[in-house]
Amino acid sequence: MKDSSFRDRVLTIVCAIPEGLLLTYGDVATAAGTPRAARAVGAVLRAGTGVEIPWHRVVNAKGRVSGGGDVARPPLQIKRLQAEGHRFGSDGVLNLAERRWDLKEAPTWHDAPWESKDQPPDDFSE
DNA sequence: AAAGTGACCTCCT
DNA sequence: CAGGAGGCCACTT
Repeated sequence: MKDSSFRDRVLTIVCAIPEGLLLTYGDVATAAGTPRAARAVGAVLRAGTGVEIPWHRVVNAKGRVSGGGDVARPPLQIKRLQAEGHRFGSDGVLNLAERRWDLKEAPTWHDAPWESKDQPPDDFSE
């Protein structure tokens, strides 16, 4: 709650998202203790965690993927979500309201495996 | 160390 | 109801 850095909490939460469920950046930020830090969550994921985390399970409030300038991110994320059994609409929007994960189930960060310093490059491409 | 950027969200028009 | 603008926090260089 205070020992681990913000990114550690975000990584822990994202990594703890059950398969088949989804979570929005705002929810992750809220679970981390900073509801207004939704943007920061994206920064953490963009920075690379060094650990293979299901970042694809995190989408925006619109229930849609973003991509952040990368053209391979949206299709990859959608592809992964579909593999998880998620249902996408005609506009690429998924029923987030039905697949939203309960933040109450968010894990507690007491001994996060990822250290706040020196993190290896992330390899989660396909 | 400081400034710029960004995988967002919410409110207002 | 739909579109636009601003604000917030954290990471990168």
